[in-house]
This record gives sequence, C-alpha cells and structure tokens, in this order.
Amino acid sequence: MALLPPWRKPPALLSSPRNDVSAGGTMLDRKFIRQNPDRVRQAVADKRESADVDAFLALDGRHLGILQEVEELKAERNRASEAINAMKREGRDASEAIAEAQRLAARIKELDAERQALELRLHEAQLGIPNLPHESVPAGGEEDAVFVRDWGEVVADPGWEIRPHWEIGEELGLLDLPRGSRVAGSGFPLFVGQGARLVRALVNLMLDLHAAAGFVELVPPLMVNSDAATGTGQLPKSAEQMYHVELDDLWLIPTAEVPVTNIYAGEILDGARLPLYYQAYTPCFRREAGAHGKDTRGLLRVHQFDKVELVKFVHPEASYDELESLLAEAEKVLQALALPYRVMTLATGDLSFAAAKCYDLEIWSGGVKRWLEISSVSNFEDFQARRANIRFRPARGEKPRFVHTLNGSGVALARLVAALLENGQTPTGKVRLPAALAPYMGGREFLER
RNA sequence: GGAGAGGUGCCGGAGCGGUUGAACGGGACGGUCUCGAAAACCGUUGAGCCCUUUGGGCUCCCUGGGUUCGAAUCCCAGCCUCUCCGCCA
Repeated sequence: MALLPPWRKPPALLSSPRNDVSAGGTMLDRKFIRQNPDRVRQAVADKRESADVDAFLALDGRHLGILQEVEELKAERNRASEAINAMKREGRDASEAIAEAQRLAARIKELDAERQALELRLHEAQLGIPNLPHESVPAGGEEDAVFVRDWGEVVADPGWEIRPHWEIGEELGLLDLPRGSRVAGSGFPLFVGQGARLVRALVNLMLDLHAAAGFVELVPPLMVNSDAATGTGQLPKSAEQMYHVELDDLWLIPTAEVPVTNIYAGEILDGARLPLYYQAYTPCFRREAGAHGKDTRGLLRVHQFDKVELVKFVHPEASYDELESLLAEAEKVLQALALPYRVMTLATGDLSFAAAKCYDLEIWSGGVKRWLEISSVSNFEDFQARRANIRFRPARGEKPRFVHTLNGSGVALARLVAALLENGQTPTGKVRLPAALAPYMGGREFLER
C-alpha cells in the first residue's frame, strides 16, 4: 500500500463528531459511479481531470467480492459464537467449537485486512473523481464561457489614460506593496491609512448588505483540519494551493467556504430548517502555486486577501433557483458600488473539481485592460454534502437525504479595491468613491493625497 | 504547560466480556379515551452498506489499533469536552 501524506487519513474519512462511518457515502455515490460509468468518464474528460474511472471500477468490483465473502464469514462466526455461548450456559464442553471458531476468526482477520486495504485505495480513487457538470453547462474551456448578462457601462476610454491601481494606490498612500513584501514576501499586500479603512469599509458594506437579505454572519476558524478541507473538495486534489501548518496539521483557509460549509459536517439537519444562509468575512490564503509570473503586479493575484463568502445549505430540488438568487446577491454588491460587471457561465473545462455549475462575476480593469474575476458563484449539488456527510430529514420518519451546498464570493476584496481605484479615478489623480461607501468612510467622497 | 474527570441513541442516563442496537426516564409522533384538550393507557421513534425481492446478512455505543470464539464493556494511542493550577492576548 502506498504511503499516504499525513493529511490523508482514510478510510475514516471524517472523524467525530460526524457519525459518518459508512465505507461508502463519499463524493459521488459509489453505486452511481458503478451504474453510470460513462457519464462519470465523460465528466472527467469534460472537466479535464485525470481521475481513472476504470481503475476505480476495478477496485470496486474486487472490493465488493471480498466484502460479500467477509460478511458471510462473519455471519458464520456470529452463529458459532452464539452456539459457544449456549454450550457454556448449559455447562457443556465447548473447546472443540472454540477451536473451530478460532480458525474462522483467523480467516476473517486475513480477508478483512485485504478488504480494508482495498477500501483504502478505493476511497482514494473515489476522492479523485470530480463532480459532474450540470447539463446546462457549456462544454469547452476558458474561452467557451457563455455570456449571461452585464450591468453598468464600462468606460474604456475616459479621455485620459487610466492608470493601474498599484500606481494610484501607491501615489495616494493607500497601498505599500514593498513593505508588505518585506514582512511576508511578495503577494502579501499592506494597506495603509485610507486604504486600510477602505478595506474595512467594503467588508462592512457587504456584510450589512447580505445580512439584510437574511445571511447569518459567522466568524469561522481561519485554519481547518484535513477532514474539513476534504469535505469541500480542496483535498486531496489541491493541497499545493493551500498553506499547511505542519506542526499541527492544519490548513490556512483558501476561502471561508471551507470552514463554513463544514460546520454541519456529519449532521442530519431538520428539513424544516432549510434553506440556511450564512456569510462570513475572512482573510483567505492561497499559495498560487504554478501561477508565478502571472498577474504579478498590484493586487490582482495575491497570497492573502479578504473576502466575504456566502454559503447556502438547501433542498436538492431548490438548488438551481438558489444558485440564481445567490448570484443576484453577489451582483448586489457591485451594483451598490456602481461597478460595471458581466456574468459568465463557466464551461465544463473551467469548472472547479467540486462544482456542478458556476457563474463568474467579472469587473473591468482599466489598468490591465481585462475582465477580472471577482466572484464565483457555484452549485455543488450534493458533492460536498456527500464528502462532509451533511444530510437533512425531509420529514419525520423519512430517510435522510444529502443537502445541496452552494457558495459564492460576495465579494473578493483585493481585486475589488483595484477596480474601485481604477474605475473611480479622475483626471486630477483623485479617486471618487461610490456614494454607498460614504457612510463607511466617514462621509468621504474622494481618496486623495 | 501541569493535575484530575469524562465522551453511549433527539435529550438525560444505565450498561457482570456472551439474545444489548443498546435498560430506565424525558421528548417527539401515531392510536385509545374526550365536544375539544389535559391526564392516563397502548404502540412507534438512529444510521450506513451488501445480497435477486417479500426477505436475509454485515457494520456502527468519540476515532484508530489490539486482546478474545465473542467487546459499548478489557488494553494501547489519538481527538474532543469539562474542572482546578500556571501562563498569555
């Protein structure tokens, strides 16, 4: 058996208090993969993942065969033990039966060990299989994202040269990237003075906005254990994208999605409580491995940024309606800030491992002359719920079902600040703030020297 | 960091190594009774997986491992919770 990295601890996928246990019930249902291998293979191909479905199926077949054998043996052993018990009660000599049972027990131990080893590998294989894209998701890669709608008007040419946010930020004393790098390395921005206040103002604006829509505010842990990171699908696939605290085997969260989605891991929720809406402001930490040399300047790609994340736990039947309303909720932020944006439906190849469908919200950066992703709004259907074992009971006496989980950024901050600086700049070098921010910025209308 | 205590079903709370998947109580649900309700009484009330079904079987009493023919019950490790002391934002 291959040696596993310390953060992979199958087969007990999730430990207490999750009451999880079942060897099955992770990610895509085993039975589902078994019965729909072609759909799963297609999904792997469409998502440009490398999971080996056939290897999974082969393991699954072997595992099932041994499982049946083991179960039969155990049934036999249980009967034998019962018989021994009866003999002892009657005061008869049971030594022969015990000797017999010993042989049985040994056989079981052997076979079950084999089974467990298979189970481990099977679980690994299963964790590597991505979620299926929803049927409404276009096929293709990044360039095949489908335009949904836009809002506001992009002023591509205001009549003077739009300067990139890092220049404005530096000039107005809002941003000090060299000193940020000094303390932590490049990609760790330092906001200063009104810049720092702007960050705080944006966070508060967003939280207030979403609270008004019924999102319950959370302040979650900023580090999570491997179970949580597996639950939402960051592990095992994207381990290299997260900061790992070796000594305590904890991960700095790349998004509040991880701690927030996992708060109900292992629980069976009362169906009457659904849907549940949560929001959390947290810093997010991303190693951005493999992205070096890309968007190196300014705030476009940083290792630490702030974000307000929206998370929903909903009835399966409602999840696509909930996706639309979650998207609308994220859009509200940009509308409140009067920032022009567009909505795109990601194509299969661009879809994250765990997502079934995803919209990106993009704002225009006059500084780099590009659309920038500022929010992703996704429906994971029951993928995360299976991994994290989050269920609900539809009604008294009915069987538990997996919830559907969704999340969306509402909205990611570093890029938002960049957009505000670039969109709000005036010919004189000041930056006009959106009116909605005034109450959060002490009535201030402009950022200036 | 030091010293103790403990983790059992929706909750409380039992559980000599062998009909305990789990006593007992509470709650919830269904029924009887009632004009209705309360009380009382009767009943029901965890999850996962496997097999061809009515049905049968295997797992699960924090997690993982061990002892045993057989473990919620014994042993080891870990995690978590609580109390006291120390330290610290």
